[in-house]
Amino acid sequence: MNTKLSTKQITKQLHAEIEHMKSADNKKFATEKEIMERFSVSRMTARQVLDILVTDGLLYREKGKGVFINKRILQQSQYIHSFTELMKERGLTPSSRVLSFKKVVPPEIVRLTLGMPEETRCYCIKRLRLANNQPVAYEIIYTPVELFPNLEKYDFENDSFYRILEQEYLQKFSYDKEVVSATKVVDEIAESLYGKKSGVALKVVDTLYDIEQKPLEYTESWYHAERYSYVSITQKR
Amino acid sequence: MNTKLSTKQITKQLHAEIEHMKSADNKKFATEKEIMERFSVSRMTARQVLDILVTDGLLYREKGKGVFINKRILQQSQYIHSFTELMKERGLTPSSRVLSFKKVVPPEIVRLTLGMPEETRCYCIKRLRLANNQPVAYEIIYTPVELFPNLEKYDFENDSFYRILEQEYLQKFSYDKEVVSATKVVDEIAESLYGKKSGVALKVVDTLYDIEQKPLEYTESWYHAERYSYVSITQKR
DNA sequence: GTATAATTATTGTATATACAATATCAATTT
DNA sequence: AAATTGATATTGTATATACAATAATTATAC
Repeated sequence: MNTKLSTKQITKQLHAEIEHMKSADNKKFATEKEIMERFSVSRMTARQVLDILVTDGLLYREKGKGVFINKRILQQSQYIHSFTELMKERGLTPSSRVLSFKKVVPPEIVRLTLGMPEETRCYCIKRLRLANNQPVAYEIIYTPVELFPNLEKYDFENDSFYRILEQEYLQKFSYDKEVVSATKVVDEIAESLYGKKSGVALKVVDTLYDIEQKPLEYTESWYHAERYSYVSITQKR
Repeated sequence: MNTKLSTKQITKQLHAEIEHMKSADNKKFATEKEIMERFSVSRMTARQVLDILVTDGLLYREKGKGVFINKRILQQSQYIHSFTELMKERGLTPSSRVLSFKKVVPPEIVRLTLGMPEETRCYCIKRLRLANNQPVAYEIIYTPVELFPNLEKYDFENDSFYRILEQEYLQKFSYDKEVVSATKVVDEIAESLYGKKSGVALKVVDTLYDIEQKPLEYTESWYHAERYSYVSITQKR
């Protein structure tokens, strides 16, 4: 079989190839012509593939010169916001402990953010997240029962919440908003993270939206100040 | 004169139009055909314009339907990382106080991050950043003297560091990496932010790179925990 | 009236072509 | 030897065309 590859397939393949070229920092990657010939596609298709890889931050173009690898950026994938994948990327073994799993009437800030009518209920999942068996984050997920019915049948100890939404409920995402701040923690959270009555944590409030800008979930996380830092890479067009 | 607009000019114009359509949340924006006819361009050019606006998060496409406005995302521009602009966006009046401006041999972490040879010097600028005259951040900028000679002639009280690099030194940026964590602060920093001997702050370490991935500057900032939070919006393709 | 089919509008993907702008290198001229 | 010119490679911009995939609307059949 010699079925021709689609733009997406070519992009995926080249993406993987770049990821594996670990020591190829700032090296010339390819020319549009090479991509055209290698995959037997037109120049516009080759350009489209390269454009995606440029937008993703893997490559950069220089007029009259060629397309080059943006190696440093690979140290941190830009699109990962799942705890599991982040920890793996940092070479740690992630795990989770479900502290509680309930249906509740949410706090007002959550209800308003998620655009829920009064008195409607949402799932409230509390998890302790660990890396190499050390506590790294205390997390509370809120998501409307109506949106994801029967969520209780999934295993939140060993599964990713994002994966469940994406693959089990076929939910598509559009964007993700995170608000990061420094706070004091007490009681249960301080106890879980530090084993004492109070401490300082990095708080991340995450809201995930679908393609029609409807909020899907609201998650509050408190990260261990010494064991976690939040990394963000912004492309400057 | 009826000179035809370029892709960039059309994009800029539509960008401004979308920004001004404040209450147009989730409304249909345009079809490719309309853009073609309105600006007398080919479909591919119209698509390219819309693609940029989609990548910027202002619009989203739906196959068979059209192109729609992504309104909520406008509440927070994604590409702004300048303190001045961020504060303005939040409706506050920003100002700065230069605490010191020296040439120094940098700490090792800075030297290594900036790829500087041993014993070479860099500028070290300490600023207190305020919003409505209240201290919001204590900031230390490090940048090699070699890269931006005569930096001392600029006014860091009333001018933006980014603007100076961009417009005075014609420096182009590629990307920006920020590492955010929660820390305790003492001495001068605690005193400047909270007026007391110790406190908790949101620490942001920023590294800016040029198009060849060369690091240009290293900035450490400690933000007032109650007066600032870091917001990040990530598009999920 | 309701279900089915056809039509139309719209975005998605792909090809072919042309010329402009920039960078590099070789050939030519001074 | 140095400067200029020209050729070549490469990305940037723009047009024209074709057909596929999806969504909404309209027309038709029952």
